[in-house]
Amino acid sequence: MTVEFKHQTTVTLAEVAEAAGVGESTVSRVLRNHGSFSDKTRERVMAAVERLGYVPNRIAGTLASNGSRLVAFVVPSLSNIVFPDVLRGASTILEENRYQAVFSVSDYDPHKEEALTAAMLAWRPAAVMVAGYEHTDGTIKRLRASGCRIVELLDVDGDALDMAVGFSNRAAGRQSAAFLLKRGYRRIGYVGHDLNRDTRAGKRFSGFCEALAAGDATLADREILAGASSVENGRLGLEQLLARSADLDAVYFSNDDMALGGYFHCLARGISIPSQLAIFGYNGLDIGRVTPQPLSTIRTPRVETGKVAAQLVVNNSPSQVVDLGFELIEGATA
Amino acid sequence: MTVEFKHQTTVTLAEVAEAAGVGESTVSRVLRNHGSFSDKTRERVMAAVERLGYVPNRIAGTLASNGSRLVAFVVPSLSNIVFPDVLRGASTILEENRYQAVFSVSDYDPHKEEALTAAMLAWRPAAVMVAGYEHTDGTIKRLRASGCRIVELLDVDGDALDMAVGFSNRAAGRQSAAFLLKRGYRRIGYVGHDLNRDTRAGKRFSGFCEALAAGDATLADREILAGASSVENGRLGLEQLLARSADLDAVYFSNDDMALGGYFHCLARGISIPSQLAIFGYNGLDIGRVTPQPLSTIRTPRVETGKVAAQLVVNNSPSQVVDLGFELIEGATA
DNA sequence: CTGAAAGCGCTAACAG
DNA sequence: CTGTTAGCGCTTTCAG
Repeated sequence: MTVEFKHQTTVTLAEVAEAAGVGESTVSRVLRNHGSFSDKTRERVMAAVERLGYVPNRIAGTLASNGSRLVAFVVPSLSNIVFPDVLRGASTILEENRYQAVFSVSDYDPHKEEALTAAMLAWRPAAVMVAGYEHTDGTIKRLRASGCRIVELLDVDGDALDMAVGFSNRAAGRQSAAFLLKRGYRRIGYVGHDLNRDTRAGKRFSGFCEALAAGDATLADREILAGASSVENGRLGLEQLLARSADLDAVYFSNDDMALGGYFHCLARGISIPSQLAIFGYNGLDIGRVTPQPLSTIRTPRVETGKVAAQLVVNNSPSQVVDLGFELIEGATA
Repeated sequence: MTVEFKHQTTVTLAEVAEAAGVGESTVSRVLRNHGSFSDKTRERVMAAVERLGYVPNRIAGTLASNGSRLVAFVVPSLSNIVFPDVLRGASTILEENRYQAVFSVSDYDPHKEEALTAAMLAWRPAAVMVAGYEHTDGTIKRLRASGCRIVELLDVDGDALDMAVGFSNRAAGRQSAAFLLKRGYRRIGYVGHDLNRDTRAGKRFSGFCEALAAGDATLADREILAGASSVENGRLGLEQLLARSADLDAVYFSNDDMALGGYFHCLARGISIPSQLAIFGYNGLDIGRVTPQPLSTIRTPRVETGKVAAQLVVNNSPSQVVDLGFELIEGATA
């Protein structure tokens, strides 16, 4: 099939106006259902729109009205289900309100985040959604200067630039440690991924250590893997950790992907869970509920975070921090 | 913290021009690095840009130049990692080329896809990316009329509207059946999710049955679950299937999420794999490589699909279909 | 209830 | 190499 792809002449509002025998502003009013016009006018306009196959140009509309309905997301990763969940939640709300979601991926790199944020701002979005509170000065400066709404997602441990929606990672870490201590575990290890980049995982880890200390315990050993979290790294990490510290009775993982890897390692090696080794994760992924033993973890409201964040933007709400909390899932692996 | 959020006065290109003591078009040329200008002019412009904190307005630029760098994605789902993988692949290429990705989620609903596509078109994107070939007449009509590039993703079994990037789902289904037959399985069942909505899964299934027939075999039984694919549905589906047909020696799943559920069911029930029951999936998710027994499946190039699709758009390539193929992973579950 | 006219901020000829 | 001048397609006063 060969098709011509030079920009084909598109129908404009002016042509609709002419075809309907009314003024341009009338067409505009009818289409946006704003201002007043007679039923008869309305019908004539809609007929012309239909007949000509008119598609309004939102680029032009945005420029003229100086108010965009684009919402920009700069997410650190799309490699696990966490941010897709947030996007999915947000998109349901945005779509209902004729907003459009725009995104880019920073790979957990703060400088890339700055560059992408700057690029996003050129589209004059109504709001920019970013992950967490840790940003370069440049990102913060640009965001502030832009005058658009800012929502920081999935964290509430810090000072919001404008709005924030999420939960406390530090508290999640603390609660995880408290749970393990209550269960009687004492030789506790940690398997995590790059904490400098994923600062929320870092906060969970420090909350975890904090609560251990409060319970007169300390972390027995830890294994930090370079790079992103993954099931594979979790499995590898646990293997390496146990090679050094065979006597651990529980391991806290930086998230469920990592924890599943650890779980698989135990299954493969015949390490019985939780009697020989307990496993605890973070996120509450669906898959963790269906493993032979449900994963002990903390469930986070990711889809809800997206929804609430989007709703705040749509409503043009005042600056605020919304703590959605989380839920500890006892599971069967700890 | 209280901040004012009324639209703050933004710096415009005209102000930069004035501050730099040059004409507007000169600033425009320098900023886009297009056309000619002296080094001295360039420096003065950049200094003014820096001093005023100028952020170009791409909305205005797009309107003036009649050529947008928005790329629209209408994806059926963000609930598993498949489409996030595609988006991630595409976004790397798009970001390198100053394009912006825009998305919405159709929930595998063709009518929602039509509505979302129509809404997208109002932003005058350079291209629209949709999943597969099955669309309503309305979607096709609008897409065609828009004159923008169209890329159909993750399938090559059909006639492309313009461009398509993916692989043959039908061939994947056939190859899966051939593999199971070659391995000697004969009492083969199927566990799948809603095939009317996920037409690519439907094509795999029909390819699978086709190859069974070619090998003088037939499907022994099937269990189709309503709703989306999930690990939970996979586990449930296998349980129900085995309740009816305990004598199956292999089960083909609609994708890896479903297959993992089946795998977990077997682990939980002490059904030994693959001697008692073989399991075969589709997608080649990373997690399937790390389970105690690696999952037998077909690996699809999802990230690559996104990259190639984006590159075709960036290059404004002629209409074409790119078949990226797939790879059968023998694994250890079949 | 409706139309005319003035932009929104930028790019793209077109002269110089 | 650079400035001037028209728009891009729409929204928004402001009169009628």
